[in-house]
Amino acid sequence: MAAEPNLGLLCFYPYRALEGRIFAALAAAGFDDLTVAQGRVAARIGEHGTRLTELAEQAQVTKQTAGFLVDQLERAGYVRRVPDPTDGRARLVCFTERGLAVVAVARRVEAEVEAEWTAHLGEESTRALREALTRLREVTDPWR
Amino acid sequence: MAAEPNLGLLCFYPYRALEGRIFAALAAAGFDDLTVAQGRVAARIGEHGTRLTELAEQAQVTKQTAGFLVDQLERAGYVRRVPDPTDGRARLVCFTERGLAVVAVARRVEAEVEAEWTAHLGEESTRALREALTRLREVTDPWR
DNA sequence: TGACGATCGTCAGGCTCTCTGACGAAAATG
DNA sequence: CATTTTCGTCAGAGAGCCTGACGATCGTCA
Repeated sequence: MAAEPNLGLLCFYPYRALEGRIFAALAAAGFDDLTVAQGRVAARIGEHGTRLTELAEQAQVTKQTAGFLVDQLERAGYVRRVPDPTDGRARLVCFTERGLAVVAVARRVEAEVEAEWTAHLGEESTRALREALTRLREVTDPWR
Repeated sequence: MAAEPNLGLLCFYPYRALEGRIFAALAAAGFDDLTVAQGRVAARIGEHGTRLTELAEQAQVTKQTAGFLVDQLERAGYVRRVPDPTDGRARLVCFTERGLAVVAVARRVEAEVEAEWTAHLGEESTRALREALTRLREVTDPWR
């Protein structure tokens, strides 16, 4: 519903471009069974594992949906669920070796793309962009 | 697949926030039968109507998906299809009165949100943000 | 003018994603 | 302990999106 680009829509293009680049690279690296929905949940998994409920909240989907996607990731060997030592009800979703390999590829592409963007915008402008977006996150991201 | 926020992910938060605000406002205004997928297609409709194929390309979905969503929008009275006077094969998807009312609400919310963001970031930083994002679009948006 | 490939849009079928609702198990509360 | 909250799952349904195939129309070139 927009003809003239507003700030929100302008934000959308880089995000979509990065996501596209990451999934293209993953497919090229042989990880061609990953879907975008799975990736958005997997992207929230922390170093020491993350609870399903937390993944659902951060990805803004229901627990059921997050559980469904984690099931798929688990079946494909990217993550596993381990009991949470601090809470008998909960389990922590952790990356497997294969999952960490995916993360490594994604990180590499992120760095590549950022380098390209920096080359296009210039160092100073990129720094300002990152700073503005980081501050904007304070009022647009309910999670941290 | 990211722990430390990269530029692409940082772009995602404002976009998601704006989209959420717009749909909340639309629902509050009585337009509660619109879905996000419909909105993403409708957002690409130009002043004088736009072809289905073009909507599909810009929203990055298949023609079939775009046609399915336009069917829904048409049934709900938001758009209509008129013959393209310059091409007998094509039809132009145009907003109806009801559709234009939705656009008006969306525009108002966009302005509100941008004002809030400007208040948070400051005039100068916002201007720099918009300029950087606009230039970034040159390398991240295949469409214009 | 007529034949050919390209483009516009649709139909059919199936898979993925996401939701609402309800539920047992374990933890926190008091 | 009894109650309430939180964690995760099961079941069912619907929306979204895709691939493949198709008829109709356009543009081009012989």
